[in-house]
Amino acid sequence: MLKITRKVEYALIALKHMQTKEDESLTTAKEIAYQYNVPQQLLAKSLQQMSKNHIIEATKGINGGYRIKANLNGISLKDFFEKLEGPLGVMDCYFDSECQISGCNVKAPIERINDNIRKMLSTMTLEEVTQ
Amino acid sequence: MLKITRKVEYALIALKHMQTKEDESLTTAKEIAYQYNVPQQLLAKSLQQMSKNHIIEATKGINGGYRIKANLNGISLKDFFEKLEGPLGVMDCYFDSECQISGCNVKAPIERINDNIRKMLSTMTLEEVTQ
DNA sequence: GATAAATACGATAAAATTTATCGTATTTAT
DNA sequence: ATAAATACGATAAATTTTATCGTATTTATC
Ligand code: FES
Ligand code: FES
Repeated sequence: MLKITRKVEYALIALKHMQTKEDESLTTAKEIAYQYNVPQQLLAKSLQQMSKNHIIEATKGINGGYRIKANLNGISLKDFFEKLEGPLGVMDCYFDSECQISGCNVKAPIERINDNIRKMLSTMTLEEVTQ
Repeated sequence: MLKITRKVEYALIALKHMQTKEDESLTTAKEIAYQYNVPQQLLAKSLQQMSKNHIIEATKGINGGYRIKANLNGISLKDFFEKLEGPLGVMDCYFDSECQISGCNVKAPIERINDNIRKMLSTMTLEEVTQ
């Protein structure tokens, strides 16, 4: 319950790793995978998704790699999570579909919990987490 | 990611349902299961766990059932979740074991996220959710 | 131009977790 | 005794998460 996925953790590890390097240098998926002993292909997917979302930028080709592109202070943790995993809901009822439970009497309360979690995650920035 | 389980939702549904009834009356698992079309045996386990934790009290035997026992205002959502699901951590590294990722560089940041989620859930009470 | 090393990405397999069911024991009012 | 309820361990089914596979594309270097 309330778990952060590996996909997100791998992304955070990569960001934090890149932040400790000089601005100009590129980092490869292989390098990170080796250093933290993490599955490279899976890590690569987190990197690709961050690239798609302009958090980092990718350089292809033989001397390629990734570097941080965005201002991490401008990205809330809520936005970051949603970029990687889609809309953030503690119950799937809101985005995906309607309630599966007929006449569910706790939809509103659960929505309130959800709002509070989202609100909290909106106050934390990526920079704050990776700094 | 960050999902509330059925086990917890069934518990909330049951609490909310019982709150709308007169104080003295008992509610059976069957009654709730039927009304919300929810698997009775599974719901029963949520009820049993709440009973163990003195949130509700159970009466056995042919005219048995459950009724609310605790003051729901005195129970935070954090405590409630932990009574049902054990220690609340967005990553299993803290309670279960050590980090599986060698030299994980985001343990402290993730712990910070975790603290904030727990802090937030400490400010919400069960009463607030079921009222 | 061939090669090597990197990103990109869809498809699939494996593992883990969540959800549900089964079977049986116990309690208690009638 | 019986019926209707809680209690609970064991197991099965379903779903989700995690990991791997295979292939395509890009690009610096020789
Ligand atoms: S089934 Fe949608 S909130 Fe309960
Ligand atoms: S593996 Fe424990 S926080 Fe990263």
